[in-house]
Amino acid sequence: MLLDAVHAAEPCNLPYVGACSSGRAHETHSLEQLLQAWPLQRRRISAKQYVFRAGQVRHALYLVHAGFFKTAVVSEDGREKITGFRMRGDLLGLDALDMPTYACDVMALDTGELWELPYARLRDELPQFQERITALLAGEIRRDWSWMLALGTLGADQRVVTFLFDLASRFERLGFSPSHLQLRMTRAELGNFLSLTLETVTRVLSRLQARGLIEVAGREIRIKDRNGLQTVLRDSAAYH
Amino acid sequence: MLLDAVHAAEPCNLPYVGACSSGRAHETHSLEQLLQAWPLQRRRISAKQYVFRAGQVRHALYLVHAGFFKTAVVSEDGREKITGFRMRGDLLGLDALDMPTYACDVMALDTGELWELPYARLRDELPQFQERITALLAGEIRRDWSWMLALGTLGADQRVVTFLFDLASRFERLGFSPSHLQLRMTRAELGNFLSLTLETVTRVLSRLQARGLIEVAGREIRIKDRNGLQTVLRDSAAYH
DNA sequence: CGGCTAGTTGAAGACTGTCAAAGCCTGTGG
DNA sequence: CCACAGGCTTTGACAGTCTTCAACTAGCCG
Repeated sequence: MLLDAVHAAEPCNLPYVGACSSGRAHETHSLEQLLQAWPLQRRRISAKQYVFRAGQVRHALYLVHAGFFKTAVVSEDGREKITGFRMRGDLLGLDALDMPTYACDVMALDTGELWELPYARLRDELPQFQERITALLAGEIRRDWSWMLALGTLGADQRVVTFLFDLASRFERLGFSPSHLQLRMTRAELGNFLSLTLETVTRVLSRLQARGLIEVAGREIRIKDRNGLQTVLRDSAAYH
Repeated sequence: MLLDAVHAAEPCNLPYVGACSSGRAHETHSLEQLLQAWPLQRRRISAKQYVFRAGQVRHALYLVHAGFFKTAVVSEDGREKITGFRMRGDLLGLDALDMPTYACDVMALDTGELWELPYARLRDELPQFQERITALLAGEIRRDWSWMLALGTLGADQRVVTFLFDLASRFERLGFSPSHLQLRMTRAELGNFLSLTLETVTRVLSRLQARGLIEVAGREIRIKDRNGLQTVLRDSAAYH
């Protein structure tokens, strides 16, 4: 059913699709197009299952076709850090391209479907594939840096708002409403990603709701005042 | 003169060189070897000069041959975040391989020399080059994730210690003493990278010195008790 | 010498983390 | 069908770490 939500594109697609001029949307569409001729192994996966874990031998590269995933790294002493949330069009396992084993854990947050990419063959037989991979890698680096900037220089409220905007824009690219967000992760996971505690995340959301900027109902969040949220970012953007 | 410090390899090289079994040292040596046959454009640069800045059209990929650099991203509203410190063997500009313009600022922290790599030609004519680039990109992602983990889950003291260990290991790979560190960045830059204020960095260093774990003299730091520092990491490693 | 940058140290305060309790929702089993 | 267990979320009170603000020192160069 959660999967249905992904496929059941909303009628209000047009304005958002038109707005996706830059970035990954185009690239990944091309990627999916490129792969249409290939008979790819598909893998269905359900919530809370691991796609793979750090240290396992690397079998394949996965293209997310449906569902919502989290990637995480874990230290020797058990500290965990979620490095990102992945959705349709994202590639899983890229970070370990040069290694014999995976470098991170990937867990499905709801039911999903993955396409298994035969990296070696695609690289050798599809000329555009290699540069697409390079672009995806470079893009991941820039995105990581962008988050490092946010987490290192913004306060709790601004981190959460930044996250909401980011999620909204990604949803928009996929053809969903950017103002009606259906979160797939727990407060704890969100907090982990933003380097906050789950309580702080909850408090921020409550605070934003109290100001009339958003509407919170569990994992369902509606953005009511986009400009107001922008203000939150500008306002006390200081730190350091 | 600062450059001299880089070239004047210490006599105590042997044990450290022998220890560099894993990771980048091998790769980058290969990279330098690969490039020996090529007539590369060299570019000398002095302290506080920018190699390039975000937004400038991308001319080349640079291989650091000597010197110490910082890479940083800046937000629209002026917040800056240092994403890493680069030294011999590191590549500059990789993160913008798929873009027409650079994505970050790179500033020299002392006198240095860069080798300008003609990416397109190397990619087409040198078969091993492409996969080396891929490996470097993937490695950067893993390193970023590793720092995101550290910054998100460690306290101030542990972040500084982690940084010292990281720096020591990088020095070691280049054939320098891993216990006698010559910092090239200010406390403010170090703090920025670690998401701390410069005062906190200073305080941590003073604290570690008071415990007899290190010896601080401005930017010269000597590691006196490696095990003691390890203990700092384990001790109150908790957060979240 | 004076101005500048970089580093150190102290005191006070803010933001976020910690601990605790209670409410909510879902799925399960009697 | 209802009760209950367990995971997730919310809210409050309090404590702690780190930041902020400020003053002072040290080294460097015109």
